[in-house]
Amino acid sequence: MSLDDRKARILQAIIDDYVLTAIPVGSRTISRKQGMGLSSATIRNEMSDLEELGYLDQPHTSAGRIPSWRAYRLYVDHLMRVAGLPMEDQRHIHAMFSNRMHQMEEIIASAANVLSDMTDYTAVVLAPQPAAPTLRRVQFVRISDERALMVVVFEGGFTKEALVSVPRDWPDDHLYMLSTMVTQHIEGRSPTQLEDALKGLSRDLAGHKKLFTDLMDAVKESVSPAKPELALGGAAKMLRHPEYADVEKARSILSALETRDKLASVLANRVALEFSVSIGPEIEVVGMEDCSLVTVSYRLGGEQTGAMGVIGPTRMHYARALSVLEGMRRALVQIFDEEG
Amino acid sequence: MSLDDRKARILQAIIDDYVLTAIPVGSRTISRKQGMGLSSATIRNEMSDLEELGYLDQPHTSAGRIPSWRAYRLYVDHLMRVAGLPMEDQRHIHAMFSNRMHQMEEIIASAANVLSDMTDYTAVVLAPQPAAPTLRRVQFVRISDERALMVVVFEGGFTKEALVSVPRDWPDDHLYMLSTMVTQHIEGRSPTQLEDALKGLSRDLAGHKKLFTDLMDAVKESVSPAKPELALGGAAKMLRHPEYADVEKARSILSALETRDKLASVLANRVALEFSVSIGPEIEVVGMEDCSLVTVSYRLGGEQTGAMGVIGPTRMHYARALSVLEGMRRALVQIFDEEG
DNA sequence: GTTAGCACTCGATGCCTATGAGTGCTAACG
DNA sequence: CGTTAGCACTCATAGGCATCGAGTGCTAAC
Repeated sequence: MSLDDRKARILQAIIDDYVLTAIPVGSRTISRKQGMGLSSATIRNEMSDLEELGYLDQPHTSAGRIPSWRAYRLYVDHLMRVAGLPMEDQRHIHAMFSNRMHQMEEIIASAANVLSDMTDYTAVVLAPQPAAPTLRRVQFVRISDERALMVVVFEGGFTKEALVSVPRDWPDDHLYMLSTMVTQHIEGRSPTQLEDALKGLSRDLAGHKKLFTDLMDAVKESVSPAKPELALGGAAKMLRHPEYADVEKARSILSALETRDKLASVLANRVALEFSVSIGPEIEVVGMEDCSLVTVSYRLGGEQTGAMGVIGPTRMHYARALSVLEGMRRALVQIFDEEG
Repeated sequence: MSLDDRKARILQAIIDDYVLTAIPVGSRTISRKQGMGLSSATIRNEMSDLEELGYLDQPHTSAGRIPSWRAYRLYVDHLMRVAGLPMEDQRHIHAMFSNRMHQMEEIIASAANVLSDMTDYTAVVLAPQPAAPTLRRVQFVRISDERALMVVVFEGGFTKEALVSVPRDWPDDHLYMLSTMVTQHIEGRSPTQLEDALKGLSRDLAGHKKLFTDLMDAVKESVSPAKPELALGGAAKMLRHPEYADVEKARSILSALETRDKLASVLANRVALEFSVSIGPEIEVVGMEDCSLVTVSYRLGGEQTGAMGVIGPTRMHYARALSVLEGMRRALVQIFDEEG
């Protein structure tokens, strides 16, 4: 016995219904559907087959059937039609971003909120992580008598910062020269080549051991990948879905959402995939076994790649989630191109 | 009829019990308490009085009594004894901060988590906001052919940044001179005096209208108060308390916690108070009417003040919350003094 | 002023039954 | 042979009802 066309159509109908209502679907419900043209008895037989094939589960004998995670998997892989995002929704996204935003932090927080609003699910956005950047320059900005902000500029124009101690008696011009000197040594290097570059600097700064080691630490630190920025939107929306009516379940999921690091790494794993759908047990986060995660990745300026996703019950409206995510991807790239 | 000593003792006992159990307290429960020495009938009479005075509520006739928010108010104002934080807990706080943290963001996130762990309530920490800062200098760091990062340094050593467009053909030295020039104009001014300062600059930059207006915007922008940084810890812990067993209630509170801006402004209002306790309706946030918020403010380096707090049900362990918050205040100041 | 005693209240708990949505199976049908 | 009508069966759910017991208010005695 295999999944013929009719079985697929019935399965589709069951999924459609269950996604909407969250209550087990009976054979009569399906047979009465427009365009089905089969009696409930026939549907029952087919449903029985679908259950044997592992696509349906039965909570108890006299209830209807609910789709198993395998069914959703089949659905997203073969049955689903992802429509383009309606013009109206696209406008909606852009409207949300209307006032120019400056910090990446603000942008991703906003994106997460918009995603959540439009899908009614919880949304996560991982800020773009630069890929193996090249160093461009270093510049010091004195912020007090003995401390300076070290700004490290990478290819592509993004920056990182660190604080360093500088000699009290150095005039500002001296600091500027130091900037130039350090820049000369590191320019064009990748972080991996940093050790060599700094050796050269060591000679030039022979008279200032302390300053040199300080610098060294700061540069290295700034070059190491930063803690990934993650924005979460609409976490409380999780509680809207009847599957989490049980407070215990809800708590375990919300707790899981709170461990930013774990969540960030899950998203980071999806950065390489243009889009991905992880259903139930496929998400490797404890406490989220009966959720689904739909993600898309995005690439800004050809350099920095990030990912964003939507988290909901396995009974998720996958097609909608994907089209909203796709719309947001476009919007993000566009905003970046405008501003950058 | 007024609140005599015995009534107060009974009220205290009721509060103590209810805080622990979250179930209405009966007269027998109190009368059996160690050191009470009164029969349940007497307690009943007193409880009846306390109810009339507005300190107790009765969910229904045959249930026990629960403290009203007025009772908690009385409790924190007059009955409560705040113990110093046990040595062990203080060590606990410090242990959490063991590895040096660099960004304010990291520190406050960590603080929120520790607070939440130690109190079992939800915690919020507002990053310190500088008070009416004086401008110290401006420096430009070129990040690409036509753009530069403008670093604005304020008295006290904290900084803000903005992106500006700069003429393609200017060499770096030129940018450095520009830094010096702008710095000369704004040094020592407060943000309110900025308009005048920039007028002077306008003359010096007569040949570069575009650059000047750009700069003007950027400086103004950077001087306006930034979006306050807020860290939230243990939001899911809210669901542990039986008062939020109802998912609807839980959702409304978690949604309220998600509106960062509102929460930030509530905390900002508490910055001026060394500590504050807002009970139930006293919190001015929709959706949090039956929560309580306990806050303390903190001051780093005599300049920047922030606030942090703990959010729980009105049936909160106020004394514990206050002592943990107090301990955290000390720890924060100490960490800052060490590092800064 | 305190307390024992007692009738009373009322939510919680548990049990029973009726209900009805839904199933699987069988036999008849085209 | 696939489809369908019919039917007995299952079982979660909801409502009705009696019971229980924690807790109260009141009164009378100490």
